[in-house]
Amino acid sequence: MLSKKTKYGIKALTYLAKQETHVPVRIATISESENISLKFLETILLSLRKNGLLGSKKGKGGGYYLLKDPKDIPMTEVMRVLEGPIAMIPCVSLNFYEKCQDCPDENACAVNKIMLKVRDNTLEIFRNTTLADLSN
Amino acid sequence: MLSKKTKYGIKALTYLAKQETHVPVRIATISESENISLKFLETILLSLRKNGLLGSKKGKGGGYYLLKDPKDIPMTEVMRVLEGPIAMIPCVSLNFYEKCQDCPDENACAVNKIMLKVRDNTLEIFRNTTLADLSN
DNA sequence: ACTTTATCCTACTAAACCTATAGGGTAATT
DNA sequence: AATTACCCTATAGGTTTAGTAGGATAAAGT
Repeated sequence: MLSKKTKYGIKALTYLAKQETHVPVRIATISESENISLKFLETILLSLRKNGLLGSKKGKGGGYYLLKDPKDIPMTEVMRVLEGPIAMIPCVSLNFYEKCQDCPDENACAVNKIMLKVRDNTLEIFRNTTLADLSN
Repeated sequence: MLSKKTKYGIKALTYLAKQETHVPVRIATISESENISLKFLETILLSLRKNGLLGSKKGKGGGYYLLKDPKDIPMTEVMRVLEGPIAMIPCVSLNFYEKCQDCPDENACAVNKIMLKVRDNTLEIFRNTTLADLSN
């Protein structure tokens, strides 16, 4: 299941993708438009900035803005920053790999086998979808 | 992320799929073979039985067994019993649908749009994969 | 009948994670 | 100097997860 954090993060990013590039948008504006708790959204946008997806500007006329063109931001990047692994199980994750404790041989594991298939498919979708696609 | 319950459940079902049909296998046997805590596995198999996937037999020579031919058990069924929804977000789930609080119009929601795509793809894989496929 | 085997069932707990919220600090603009 | 708006850490409350405990029940063998 997607966390609320990820869901709200995607909505906020999509909102920003619809704006003029590099024009800061206030947290409060996004919060009101997308019905997201202001304080919660604040922490989400902060983490998106720290992870290189957003830039920010303080003071009057300030806010958050996308650092790149929406069509150059694939959902893989968004998902990994907000949600973490895309795979359903760590033993099949590219960026967050972990070995299973109970599994002597991954290649012989039924769970590994099917979840690898699912990951490949999901990855393909996220790779080929950008923020620009979502904002249309 | 898959819960351990689901992971262990799939492993147990796959184990049973490799056995002679309708020959009961003891929990302890599966537990040892798959490195799963016996007591935890007990509750998992119990829920699989209550949800119509397994049959059981008590006493000596007892254990759990599959009720259907492995090739007639698609992963959609397994996943829904063990993990619940296949979709990553309730507003896109077939069997566990829930409306989003914050979303005035689902069709205009970016999150909905992409997660629907992911669900369709994942569903397709789970529909076309049976326990028999996993046990080979 | 009695013993052994093995599932059945409920309840409980410790830890982890999620969803925020609080409360002030910092920087830019007017 | 005042206002605006992001910056940052900590924390609280709720939910979920991953197991554990402890006995009840039923079937089979002797």
